[in-house]
Amino acid sequence: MAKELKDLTKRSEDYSQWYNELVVKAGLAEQSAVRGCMVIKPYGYAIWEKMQQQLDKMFKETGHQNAYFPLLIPKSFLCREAEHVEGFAKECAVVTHYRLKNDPDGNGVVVDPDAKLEEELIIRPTSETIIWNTYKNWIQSYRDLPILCNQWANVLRWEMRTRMFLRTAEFLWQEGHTAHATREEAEEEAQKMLNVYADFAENFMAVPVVKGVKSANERFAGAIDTYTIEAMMQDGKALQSGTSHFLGQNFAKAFDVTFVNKDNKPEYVWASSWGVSTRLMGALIMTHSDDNGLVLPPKLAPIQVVIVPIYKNNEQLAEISTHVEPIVNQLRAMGISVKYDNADNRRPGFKFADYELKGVPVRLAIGARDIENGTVELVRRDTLEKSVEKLDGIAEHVRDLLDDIQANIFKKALDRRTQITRTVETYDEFKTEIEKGGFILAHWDGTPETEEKIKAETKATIRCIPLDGDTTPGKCMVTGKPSARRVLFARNY
RNA sequence: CGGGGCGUAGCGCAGUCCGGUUAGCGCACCUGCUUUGGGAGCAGGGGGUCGCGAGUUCGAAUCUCGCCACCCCGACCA
Repeated sequence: MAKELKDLTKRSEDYSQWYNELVVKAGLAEQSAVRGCMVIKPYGYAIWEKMQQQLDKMFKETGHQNAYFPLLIPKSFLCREAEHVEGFAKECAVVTHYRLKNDPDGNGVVVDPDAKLEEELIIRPTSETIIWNTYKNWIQSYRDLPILCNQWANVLRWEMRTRMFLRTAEFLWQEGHTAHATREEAEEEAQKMLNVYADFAENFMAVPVVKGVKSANERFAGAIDTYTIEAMMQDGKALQSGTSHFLGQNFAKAFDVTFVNKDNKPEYVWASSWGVSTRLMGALIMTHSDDNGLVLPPKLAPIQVVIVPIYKNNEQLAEISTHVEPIVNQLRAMGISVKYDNADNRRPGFKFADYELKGVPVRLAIGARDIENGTVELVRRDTLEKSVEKLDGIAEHVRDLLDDIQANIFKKALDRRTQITRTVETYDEFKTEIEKGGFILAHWDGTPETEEKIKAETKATIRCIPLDGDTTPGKCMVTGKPSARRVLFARNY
């Protein structure tokens, strides 16, 4: 299986087919019968669960609580915030009826025309509207603030073109929605959550990201500021991996959410919202995978260590198992997830290839030869290096190796990104360089018109105005007008 | 919605140009034996409205017309 994946990483025109194939063969997901939707299979979901658990922990540590709001949103809610309508109203699924009936002509069931809803319901594309409609009832005084809620949910956006994990019609995500008494506090919240996302991406997913602010063109519909983390995939395209929005008082005004401040004066509430989705799975796959399949960061791998016994008969297997058992126990005591794969319907070679395809960070193989020598064969997934280790102390060695792999794949991804991030001075240079993929830092005059022109001519967009890095002013590469600092361009998913 | 491609067994494909045995191959599946340190070998076996519908013909997977589905590239977007 992995054999067929070989070499495709180098051919960018085939990258998306290679990606699809990997997602299916590694058992992460598959296309569903419903157009644009995806079935997340148990192995894929196990990785998503690891992500969820870690993110949830980080949200709780920053003072947030989970809640749940309805899937269906009255159509009128979406009309309240003008820009929000512009951004989301078009591509939504609409519920118009509430009953089916048997077809009078005997062709199964049909929609009962008598069961038409007075007001249509929208399947949420995002929950700002229904949540702000709810917050209105929760907030009277500054004492009710802040509200720091997060929701784990599914949302639906009727996308024209979909790709598994990167853009599906229905996707899983979390959306945080916070309400604050002051502008400063809401802005701080948006930035705090951006930092949580960046921390998660880099330290758990081992995916390096650029933190920044979106330009007006790329901003979330209804936001004052959209903060983003941008990652770079192996084919040279950027992936927006998480966003955090400072919403100002836009939604409070749209849903008339006010509070009475300490001076007994009414004020509109300040807001933030932030989310990451199953798209992160796509980022994980497209950042680390190689010709043999997935490479998972140890911190998110559902199986961190797999042990494969090599035996000729049941007696040998039993003998090997007595040596494996203490290792399994030691590793588990260290909080490491281990699978001892003693299934005898697959041969060792098959298992080796299969666990590589699935990205299991460390593999141990033990046979009669090892028992005799007191050794074990160890292979690390990131480099595929094979070594023979002493059985004695193997658990400690594996524990340290997992940390090493986590650090190594991050470094590898960071080095690759550094290598394909260039600085250009002229627009001609930009046009040449953008064809090669990767990030490009260039000066821009700050106008939507110039950004539109660049997008139309090169398919590249401003991924973000970075929060860190070089802040030297200069001149726009297109118009020559003053530029406050270089901004980050790329073609993107 | 534009441009390209594809539809034959669970999956991947050949056969179609130039109509003609019982529609074939690989993987997977079932049975048995031998195997097991990098995707096992041999033997036997099961599985098909050839996307759908018309038409041409003695005869259609193959030719003609219509329809449908899916995939890729754009427009849209996390």
